[in-house]
Amino acid sequence: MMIMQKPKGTYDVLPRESKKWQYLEDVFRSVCSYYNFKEIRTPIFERTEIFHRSSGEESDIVKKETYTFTDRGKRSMTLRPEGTASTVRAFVENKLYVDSLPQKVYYYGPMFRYERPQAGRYRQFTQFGVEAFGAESPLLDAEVISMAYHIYSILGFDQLVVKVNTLGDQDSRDNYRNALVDYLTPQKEYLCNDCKERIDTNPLRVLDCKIDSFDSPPNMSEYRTEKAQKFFDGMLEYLDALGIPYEVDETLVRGLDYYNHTVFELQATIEGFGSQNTLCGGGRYNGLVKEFGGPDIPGIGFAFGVDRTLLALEAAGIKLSKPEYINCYVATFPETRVEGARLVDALRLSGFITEMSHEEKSLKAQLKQADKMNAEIILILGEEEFNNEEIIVKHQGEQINVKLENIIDYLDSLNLGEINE
RNA sequence: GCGAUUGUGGUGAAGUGGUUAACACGUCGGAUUGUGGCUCCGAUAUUCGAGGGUUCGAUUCCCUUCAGUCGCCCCA
Repeated sequence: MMIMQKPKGTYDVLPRESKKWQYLEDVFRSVCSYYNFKEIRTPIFERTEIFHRSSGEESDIVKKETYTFTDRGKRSMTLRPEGTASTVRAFVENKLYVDSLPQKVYYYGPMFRYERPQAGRYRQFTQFGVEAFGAESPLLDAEVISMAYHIYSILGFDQLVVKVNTLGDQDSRDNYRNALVDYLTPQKEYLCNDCKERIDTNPLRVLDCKIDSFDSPPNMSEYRTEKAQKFFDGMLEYLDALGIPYEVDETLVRGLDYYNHTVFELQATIEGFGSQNTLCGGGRYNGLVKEFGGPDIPGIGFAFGVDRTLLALEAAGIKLSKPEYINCYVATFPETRVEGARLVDALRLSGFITEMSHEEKSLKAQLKQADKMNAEIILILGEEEFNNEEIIVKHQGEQINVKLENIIDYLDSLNLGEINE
């Protein structure tokens, strides 16, 4: 086996593509600043219980997808599979709730899930996410959805659909859960083994089962409390007002236990795009902060798949990165290499992206290299010119001699870089 | 966890049970002394993912393994 290879399901972001990542990250950060979300950075691993408690012992993430290890102090640690649990933990631990609410934060970084890799799914992947604590208002739900939606608008991507649903409040869920258990119990013996367990642990997920199917399971919306319905309707009203196109999808339930009320996903609708088309998913998690030992403060957030978004943008033919280029290439001769190195350094400190050859080559080879690098201007430091304290400047096919002492001012006057921005 | 499929140089790829593994791109160098593109010339795989087996002989056949890709499940 070849040892020098990356772990399964990971990827390298190579120099030729890192600009795209930086650009996306810039868009996230600027949108966050408009919506007044502040960054929070938490560890990429936590005590295992943090994730088990929040996501639910029976969730797929906890049951088969976590990267869990025992550290040297015999503590069970887990690489974070998602961002909300760590954020809530930090929110509670640092008592951020004593400040005025709502508190709005965002995070950006790697997440880890042990899965079979495929298009748009990796074991280490990157998420950008936001969490807003402390306002139980449908306006906040709409604001968060709008935020996710607008990121795509800014990127110029419109081949997506916003799906929304509500799981209702605790009473709605309890009502529905009871109805579901009553419905399922009589037919328990016909269910698959997983579902037999799920009736006790998490009956909602029985409906998700792809093995068992049901004729007429209870309808979630009938068990929704009036209050929960009103909250959902209010949220939709705001979405309408904000001009966010959406579809209500009653089957949208999502995999984590902590959600209630609003849940939503943004899905890519590009034809032929892989099956991993959920670009962004989120929802409300009232009660989670309390469960982590904080006050009973509501929360809502979303997680945004950065790698998937990059794939979607590529599939849609949207170009994020501009061609690579440099401002100046300094060509030298053996006699002027030392002076050339000093000049290169001076140009760099003046803000010009500058290169020279690191080994002695013919002038022709240096000019070719300058072309490869898309140099905007080429400076040739010839021996004769140097003796006259001058340098040759080639710019857009023209060539003139400039006094060395004036070179920075001259380059400033050319406004280099502007055509590339 | 299950299923399908693939694995030849930096990249895209052709190929065959048996002397030197096409071709294209890329990269580098050169085409008379210090001028870029194009063109032309030259250099770029002791080796066909790894390990084992069959065979006189395997990159080509078989097994195992690793990795990639795609799908199921689930999700970002």
